[in-house]
Amino acid sequence: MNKINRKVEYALISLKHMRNKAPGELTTAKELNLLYGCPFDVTSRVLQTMVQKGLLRSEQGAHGGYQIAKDLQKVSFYDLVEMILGPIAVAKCIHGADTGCEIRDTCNIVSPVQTLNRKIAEFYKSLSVAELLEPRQAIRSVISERGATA
Amino acid sequence: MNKINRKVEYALISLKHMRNKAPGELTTAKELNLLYGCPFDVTSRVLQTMVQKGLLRSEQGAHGGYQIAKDLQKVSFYDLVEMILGPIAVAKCIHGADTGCEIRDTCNIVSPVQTLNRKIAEFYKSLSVAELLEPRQAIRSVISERGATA
DNA sequence: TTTAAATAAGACTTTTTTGGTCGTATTTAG
DNA sequence: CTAAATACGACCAAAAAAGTCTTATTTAAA
Repeated sequence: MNKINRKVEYALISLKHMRNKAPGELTTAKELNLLYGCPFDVTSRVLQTMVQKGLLRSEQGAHGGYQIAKDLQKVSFYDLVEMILGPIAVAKCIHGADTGCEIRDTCNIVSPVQTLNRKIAEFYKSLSVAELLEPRQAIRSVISERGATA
Repeated sequence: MNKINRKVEYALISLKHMRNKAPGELTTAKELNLLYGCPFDVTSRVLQTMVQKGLLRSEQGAHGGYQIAKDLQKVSFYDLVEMILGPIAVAKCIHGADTGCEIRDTCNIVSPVQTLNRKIAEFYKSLSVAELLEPRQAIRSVISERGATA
């Protein structure tokens, strides 16, 4: 019913890893598996999905692998989740989709979940993938609260 | 693994319903079941949880029922989800909790999911339950975009 | 004082989703 | 030709979610 799961986590870990590589340098699924324990098969399929959606570029064959193909500052978390898990609806409305309700997108007479989904979608759109991969934002703010130098 | 599910939906629907009643007027689980199709048992248990957490007040016996006991503007969506589903972690870190990692709260070297959880928690805290129950915010903004009078 | 209607709560079952595996094909460097 | 990699479909197992069943308790009212 909901969204954000292991696949998304593997995607984020993979992207973070690739981000720290020199431009053009490739990353293999095996590498991600060994370094972070991401299951090979699952991770592979996530990477392949990202290739299909144009977020990654792949090279096949021996010495093949994946690399980032887009500017991650311009890719929202919403985009990422959607490409991996499909259309985002954090919670399904019990009067929703499958019952053929037509005013579903704007209806929130019955279920406030419509409103919730909209708000969450907005939030996800406002969050760039690059932002999520930044290390230690929280720590930095804690340190600055203590008055230490960055 | 994640959060926000039917239980939360039933909670929101129930709260919305009770909100439209005169002060002191009670709502029964049966009523919610008949009006909105929320399964009686599940809804009952959600309501009981909200009673335990002080968000609702209940009266037992014949003519009993539930009513809202707190100002919903002061209850965040985070509070609501937490009381119904427990501590919020939209996605578990594969190097997280159960493996006994101690710097987990601040660590995001390996998994950006830590960062993500923190950001989502902040967002949920900034969202009041009252806000979610407001009807038709989106519509209103669409109308104002069209230049119509509110 | 009995009955009916309601909350309260535990145990259980079913269904759905998620996570992971297996097998095979294809591509490509060496 | 072989080894190492992506690509992809089908399948299985485990976990989570959703719902049901049962019983106890409370209380208004007949």
